[in-house]
Amino acid sequence: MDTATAPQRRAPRPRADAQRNRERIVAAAREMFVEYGSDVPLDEVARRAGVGNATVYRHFADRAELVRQVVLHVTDRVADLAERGIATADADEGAAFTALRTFVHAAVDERIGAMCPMLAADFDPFHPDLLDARERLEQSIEGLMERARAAGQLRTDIAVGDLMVALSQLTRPLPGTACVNMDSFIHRHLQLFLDGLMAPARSELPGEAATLEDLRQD
Amino acid sequence: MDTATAPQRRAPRPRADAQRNRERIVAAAREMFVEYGSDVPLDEVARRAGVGNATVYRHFADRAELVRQVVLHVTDRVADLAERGIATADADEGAAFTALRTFVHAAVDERIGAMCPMLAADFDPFHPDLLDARERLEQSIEGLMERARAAGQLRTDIAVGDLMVALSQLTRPLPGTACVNMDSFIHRHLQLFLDGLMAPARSELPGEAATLEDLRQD
Amino acid sequence: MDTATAPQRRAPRPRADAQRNRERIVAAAREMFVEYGSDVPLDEVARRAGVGNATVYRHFADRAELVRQVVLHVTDRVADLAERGIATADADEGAAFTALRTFVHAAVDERIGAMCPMLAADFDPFHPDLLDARERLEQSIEGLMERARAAGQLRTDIAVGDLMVALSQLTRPLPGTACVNMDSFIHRHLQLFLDGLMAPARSELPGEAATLEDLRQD
Amino acid sequence: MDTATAPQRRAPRPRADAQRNRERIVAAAREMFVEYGSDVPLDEVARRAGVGNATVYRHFADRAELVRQVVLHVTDRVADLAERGIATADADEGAAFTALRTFVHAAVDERIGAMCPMLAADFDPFHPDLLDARERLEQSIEGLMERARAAGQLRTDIAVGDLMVALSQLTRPLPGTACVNMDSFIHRHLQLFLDGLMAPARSELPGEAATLEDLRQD
DNA sequence: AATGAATGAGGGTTCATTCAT
DNA sequence: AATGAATGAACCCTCATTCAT
Repeated sequence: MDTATAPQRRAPRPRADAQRNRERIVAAAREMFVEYGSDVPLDEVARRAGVGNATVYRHFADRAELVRQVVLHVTDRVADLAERGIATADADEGAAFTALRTFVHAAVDERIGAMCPMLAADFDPFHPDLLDARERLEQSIEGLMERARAAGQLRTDIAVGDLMVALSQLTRPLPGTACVNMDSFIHRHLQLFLDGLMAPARSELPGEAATLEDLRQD
Repeated sequence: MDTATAPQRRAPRPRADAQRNRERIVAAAREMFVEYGSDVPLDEVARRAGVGNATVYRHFADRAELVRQVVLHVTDRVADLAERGIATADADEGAAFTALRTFVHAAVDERIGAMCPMLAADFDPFHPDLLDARERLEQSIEGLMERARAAGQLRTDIAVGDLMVALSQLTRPLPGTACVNMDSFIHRHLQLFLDGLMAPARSELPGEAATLEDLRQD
Repeated sequence: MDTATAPQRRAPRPRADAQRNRERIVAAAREMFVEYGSDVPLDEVARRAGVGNATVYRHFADRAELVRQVVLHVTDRVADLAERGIATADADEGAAFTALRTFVHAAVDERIGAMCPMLAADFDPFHPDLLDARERLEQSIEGLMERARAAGQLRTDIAVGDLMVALSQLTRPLPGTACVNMDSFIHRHLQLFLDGLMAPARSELPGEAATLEDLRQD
Repeated sequence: MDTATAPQRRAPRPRADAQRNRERIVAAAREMFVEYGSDVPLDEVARRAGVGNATVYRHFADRAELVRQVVLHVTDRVADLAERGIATADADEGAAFTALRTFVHAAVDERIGAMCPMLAADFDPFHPDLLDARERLEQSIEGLMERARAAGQLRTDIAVGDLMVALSQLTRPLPGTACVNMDSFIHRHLQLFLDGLMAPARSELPGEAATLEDLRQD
């Protein structure tokens, strides 16, 4: 191919710039999704990213793709957190549930709230771009839960889908700017929810434990 | 003439129709807020209510007022539920927490999710139209929690604001039609959350217990 | 005919009420046309008249007819003024121009500004309802001008159309509530315009003296 | 590549096109304000300007701003005329009033009628964008009047506000398309009004001479 | 005859997306 | 590759007019 055969030395710069723009856009979108919800005007995202609006479309065919890439980005970082949690749990079996708690609270700070669009109807969680990352995320969270379950610290009637959906909902951005210290509330509620996840179970759950797949329409 | 000669039984309709329209609009909006979020096109609400778009504006000066009336409607019905819960708890002290559980799950079926706009930045929860209902709702939920607390069944480090916000978030409508059996998920997560609310507390909570007032910008 | 053969005595009351409503509507419209321009919402006119909106339509088929009747009403009153001016001029020939001045200023207080819609494109000044009144208005103003002309006090190169259009324009309501003492301004400008009408002419006029007919399209 | 190899002569268009669009919109609006009043549908303005409706909003945040810019544009051109009139008057003192006449008639052809929205209630004549131009306009018209006054040709009981308001009213667009040769009428009436402005005064004026500031609510 | 309610069409404005430089 | 500008479709809301009581 032309690009391959041409001396690679020529210009790594333009690509670097483009890459930087791409990252800035994703970063801006992630922040703004959490602050204002995922229906923020793309022009605003562009402004916050410091690029022209059309540049957003050069990198992302449409809004859906931008959303997908933001989700992908967050998914990766949260999966990192989960894997680190697994390591901790493996190092000290008694700390398995604590590792789960740490993971959950840390995920908030990685803007897991920006993953919420994932739950929307017009979002395809099985899109090729996402498959691997999603798989890794689920595996890692499941791994973390499994450690806690094995340690007898996590109730046995829940699955990874339960945690992910509840996590998404509880950390979801409010429409409009809203509450001042929502962040503080978020951590309180996650803590309460986590307490509910501990073994022994204090009640019988309705419905079925489910993975993300189970959530989809068909 | 018909109307004159016929017994008065015929039809008390003119005002009745308007009232019926108003109710249909509120009902349609309530359902659609839950399904699609509170930013559904009002034209769609009108269509679902089976009226012309302008009729919506005859009854509600603008979108904000419609939202407010829907919230008011739901608030009233949920407060009813809470009061019924109090009665149950008073009848059998040992059932206090169970009454709280029953209330929470029932609230979902009353579309408490349609109260979510209450959390939005552009919503004034202190609007005169709402004050009484809101007061009653908070009093009744607080009363219900107090019964459970007194019975030693509810942890003591949470307040009514914690429950209401978490309840709102966990039952929140997803943007777009989304998950088929989200309802089932909602009840699972509420159950988990409720388990986390039980005494004895299984962890220390960050932040402060708060009422709804504490949530606002001020 | 049925209505004719039926004893006329039955009910003169409902007609009286209806007549009173009709007058209230015209009066309200006249005031509001002057204050807000002739595109006030008819619902507002109805409110100011103290009747339901549909009542406006019972009396006037559509907005155009209401406008026409307002113009008719004002036309009549202004024609009255002009005829009174003629009487004055006839009583004292030297007072002819003064009578014209008096008439012009008095016309303002009779809300001649509400006649402005007459100049609009969608207004037919030859409508049957108006013909007689218009004819009388033009005759009387022309009569007044003729007296002043005959007394050598009015320049000879102007016709009734000049006066009426300029009068309409100078007294025209501003869109929006606007200027506080516009009224005072109106009288100043009319006075200046009248000074310009006096003989001897101080300049040569472009165009042709014209009657209202000359103003229309075809 | 074409753009690179072609001499820079090709086309400085991108920004130029935007500028041209802006000018076309202002021009279209100016004409249409005169023809139909300043409440023409902006979609129509866009159509006449040959652009999409949203383009109007790209250049002017809302209707108010478009109106303001049209007024600004006209104000500038009319001020130019007034300054030219001053030059004429200074060159030949005896021609001072003639210069005023010439100015007034020329102003009509510069669409001074499009300045009428300036009188509306929702228009802020002290908006920063306008301050300088308005100041210049008033200064120049006042200068022109002062020359005529000094030459003993203009009555002394009137101020710049009188001229500007009367000028606005007499040249004001009719709602709807209306009269074919209104233009001719306008010039007749201005001529008459100007005759009324000449010294010596032929009557005593009611009210007070006023500047534009005096017209506003405050 | 009078009314309150209902309605559809239309205008202002925003925003995702496309175009031309 | 990047951008500013352009666009049309969509939404909110108003208003003249019609309907049903």
